[in-house]
Amino acid sequence: MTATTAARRRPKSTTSAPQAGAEPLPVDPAARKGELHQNAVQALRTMIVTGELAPGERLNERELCARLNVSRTPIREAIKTLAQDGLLQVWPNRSPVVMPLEAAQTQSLVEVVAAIEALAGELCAERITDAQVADLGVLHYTMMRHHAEGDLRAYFQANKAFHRLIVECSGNPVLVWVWDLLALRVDRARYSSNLRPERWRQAIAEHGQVLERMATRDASGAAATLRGHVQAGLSQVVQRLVEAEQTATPQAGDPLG
Amino acid sequence: MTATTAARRRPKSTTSAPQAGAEPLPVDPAARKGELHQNAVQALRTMIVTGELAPGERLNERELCARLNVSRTPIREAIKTLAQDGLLQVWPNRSPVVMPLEAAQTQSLVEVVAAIEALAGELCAERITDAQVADLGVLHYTMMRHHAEGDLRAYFQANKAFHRLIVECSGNPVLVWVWDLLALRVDRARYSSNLRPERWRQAIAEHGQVLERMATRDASGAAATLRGHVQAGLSQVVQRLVEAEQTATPQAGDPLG
DNA sequence: GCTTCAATTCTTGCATACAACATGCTTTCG
DNA sequence: CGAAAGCATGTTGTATGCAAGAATTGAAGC
Repeated sequence: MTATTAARRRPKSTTSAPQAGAEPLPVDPAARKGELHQNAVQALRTMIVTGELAPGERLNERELCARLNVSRTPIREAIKTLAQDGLLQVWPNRSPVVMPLEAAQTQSLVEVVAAIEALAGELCAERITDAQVADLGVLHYTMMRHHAEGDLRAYFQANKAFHRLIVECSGNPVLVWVWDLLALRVDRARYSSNLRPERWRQAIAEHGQVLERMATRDASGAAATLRGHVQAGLSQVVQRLVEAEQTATPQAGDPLG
Repeated sequence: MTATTAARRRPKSTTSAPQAGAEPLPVDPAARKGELHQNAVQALRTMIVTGELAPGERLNERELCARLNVSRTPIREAIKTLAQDGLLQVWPNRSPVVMPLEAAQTQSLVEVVAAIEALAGELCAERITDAQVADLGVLHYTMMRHHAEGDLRAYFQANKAFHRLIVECSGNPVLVWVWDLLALRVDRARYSSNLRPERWRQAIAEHGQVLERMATRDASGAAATLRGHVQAGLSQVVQRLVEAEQTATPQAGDPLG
């Protein structure tokens, strides 16, 4: 009835927030109406973040069409979106290439994310509500449970939710936007390496400290703790990438053939 | 495979870096071959940043086609790119809308940009070369000349180059990427308000301080100075937006009719 | 045998046609 | 006279066709 009209002008809450959640890889056939493009973005994002599409790999539009079962138009639009995300490199008249995943680039990423999360922590501590502190606590203990069960995948998911909640509680939409963009790259780097047991334990301890800083509204403490947490956690990822590069590329001067 | 294959792929240095430089508005007819899409992005970016396309305005694809003299395909791809830049809002089956320019949003932007430039300043001071310090000096005095001549437009351009050089000298490509994205919004906000003479003078003085911190490799000093500089400069822009909003929207409860 | 050039094949860039959806207006019923 | 439903119009979403550019293969020349 009347509700129809009101309900009609309701965007489907698509677009806007880039997120690399887990999803069945091919485009959902049920959602194959309107916004085929957006589905392609989601599917390709996931494929790139998880490494199903390897760094440096060249993508063929027609292949992707067959894979996602759509025509070239939405695929091409999705490619443009992902290029803007920094997940694809595109040049005129050339196949798009999955952005290489290099240690140096990831080290740069760490510096930026550390600064961003420090800012988020500072603002969050100033503005967070009691209810939000509680939500943060729930996520913290959820992570502890996943740790106890050794469920790394679930831990990562809760970990991301924990950090994103802090960013959200900063009350700064631009910060959320930037963080979401950076999170794509962070997730990608994470997927490429495992988490060592020792670091895992330490990360949880640091989360506990962050939670306490938030509960006591210690802005500068929250900022510093988060900065260190991010640096420590992602440094291990970078270290793994460095090792991988040294193994794969013995030398630039390449001796034997 | 062989090294030949790797060396062959040399892009034309297009794409990648978003920049909202000054450009004749319609698509350059001379460049109307290959990458019509990219030209459309540039043209639309400029139109949005300069305010030729007003905040909140709904865009009609066919109109844009006529305006830029291209078909819908490149226009649509450009729209997806600009949506990812945060310059357009897009919903399924609806016309894209130029992102509103709100004071609150811009205040959030200031917080983020201040943190980003502080980080850039810190890293820059640690890594900058003498030659780059000299380049920075050239830009500083160029700005002083533009100030003396009262050429605001040229000043803005040099100002942007000054800040971007600092970001580049940070040696952090991710930071450059994020800064370029944020710069689009900053430019847009700047275009909406003028620069007061007093603030203009002060900005130049602050640039001089930044230059000195870089020359002496004072990392923490550079970070602090840049943070303050950004906050002071953009706060005026925000203030203008607040005034504009209060003028345009007397009250939410709107009394008399 | 290696390099270089040319022709073929493939891929991307753009334009257009068609379908689905939203919007606005008219009409009809209460 | 007002509201709601249905129709007409316009806009966006997707698929496809064609042209221009790139990659590959093969042959010719050194």
